[in-house]
Amino acid sequence: MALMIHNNLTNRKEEFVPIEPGKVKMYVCGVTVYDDIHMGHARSIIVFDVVNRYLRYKGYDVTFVTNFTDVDDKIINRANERGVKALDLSADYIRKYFEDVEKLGVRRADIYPQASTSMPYIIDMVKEIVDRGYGYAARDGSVYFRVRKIPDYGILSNRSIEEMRSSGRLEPNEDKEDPMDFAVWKGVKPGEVSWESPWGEGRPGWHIECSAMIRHYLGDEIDIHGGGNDLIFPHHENEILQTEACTGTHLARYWMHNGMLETKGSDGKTVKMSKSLKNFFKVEDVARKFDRFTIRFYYLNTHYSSPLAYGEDNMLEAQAALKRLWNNYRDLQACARDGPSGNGEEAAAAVEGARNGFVASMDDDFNTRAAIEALFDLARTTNRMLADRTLTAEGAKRVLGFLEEIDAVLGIFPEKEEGDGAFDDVMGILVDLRKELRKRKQYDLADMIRDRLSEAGYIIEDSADGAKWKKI
RNA sequence: GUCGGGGUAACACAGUGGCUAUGUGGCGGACUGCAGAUCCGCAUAUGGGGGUUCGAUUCCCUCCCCCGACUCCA
Repeated sequence: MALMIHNNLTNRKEEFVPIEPGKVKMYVCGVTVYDDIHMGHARSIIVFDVVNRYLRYKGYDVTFVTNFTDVDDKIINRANERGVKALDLSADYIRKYFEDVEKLGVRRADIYPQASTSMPYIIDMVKEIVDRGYGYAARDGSVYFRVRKIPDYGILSNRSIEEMRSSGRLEPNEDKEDPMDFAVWKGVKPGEVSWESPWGEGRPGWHIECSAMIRHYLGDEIDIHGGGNDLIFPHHENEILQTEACTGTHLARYWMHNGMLETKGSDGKTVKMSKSLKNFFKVEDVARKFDRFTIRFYYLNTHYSSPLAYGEDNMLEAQAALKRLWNNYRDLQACARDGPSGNGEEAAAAVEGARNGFVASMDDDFNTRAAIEALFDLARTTNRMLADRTLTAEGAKRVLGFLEEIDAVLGIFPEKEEGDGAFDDVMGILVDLRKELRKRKQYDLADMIRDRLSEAGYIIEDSADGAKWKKI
């Protein structure tokens, strides 16, 4: 099956064909590290984590790069407010980022470049832009990009220069040849971190770091470039210009953008979650209430490109839905341990159907929502088999094997635990003991054992033909 | 204003030119000493108006509403 990706460059769903067969170079815009990450960032991080994981599931050799913007106005301002060095502040938030991302069950990217440590590549690229006539130095030591020199301007966001001029939002700037031009290098101002450059002391413009890092770490042209859809303009548009000025390529073959996370305001309307509106939920706070599996499930239960309104009710609903999958998972584990023996063939069709559903959905522009539906179908089917007692231990193992296989992509099932034969034997004795007590109608004792085990983290579920136990 | 994305049952959220998804919640059954889990069944839907079609929720046009981008932003 072919993987299809909705490419924002063409606004069409296209078959994914990597530049180099079997290999994928992917870059996703990371965060500006001047504060803790919030649930909106978490969405982007988890979405592209799953893209990364699915590409690997498909057998691609993926190089995944995501950056930290650690040189920026907001960082400098906040550092000055707090009386600390800008790079110390950003270093703290980078450390915090990894702590938070840990709570989201995210697989690490291969490389996490930072603007501050990529300065040689950035300066080289600015130099090349100037040398090729696409950039010019202004009196204040800044370097601006000649937007009009690249006819492709607007290719990603479907804008024309004329439209933008007529929007009337451009402020004239005497240093610029054209008000549309943007800074690739900013001359230093008092109280700012800066680096030496051919244009004097200064620091990079916002867009240049991504172009430079991509070029240095991944090459002139990459397969997938991702980020939030709020970055399409101007950030990604300008990245394209900068790279095109140097290499003549479009920078990336496929552009993917996740939808914004929103919250419901007091007026009932939804609004984008953002730091400036102060309507965000920090990852660390949400992670105190909900585990990584629930948070991931919540995001993956919607297509990545759709807008999504966050609310605690929605998280609770995700928790309830995921519990259904987990109950089934635990029951399968119990069956794999204590179920009847056989060859496991009875589970083959269900597993095959689920795998086909999963792969077909994920191949269709990473439709995790539809993929999850395949999992619910599988759960219903296997629950029925468990109730019928037609599922054997071997069959249950097959299903579990499949779930572990696809969980390498989704990351929504609990970590696999090593079985302990001796412990299982002891639990078996307790289950038998309760069976005998129940037969003698000594329910108070039977219930006491059940309650105590429950307190200890083990659930016993009685049914007509015996009991089963599982860890919570 | 320009560009992009949406409007689906109580809620959340998918897919599809005819077979009507999935989950949460609700209702009714089954199972059951109780608890829990599970199974079976039921109900409620495709923003408004046109058009194409034998047939549209799905395609086209138009209108309305919502969100985002155009300023830092995942």
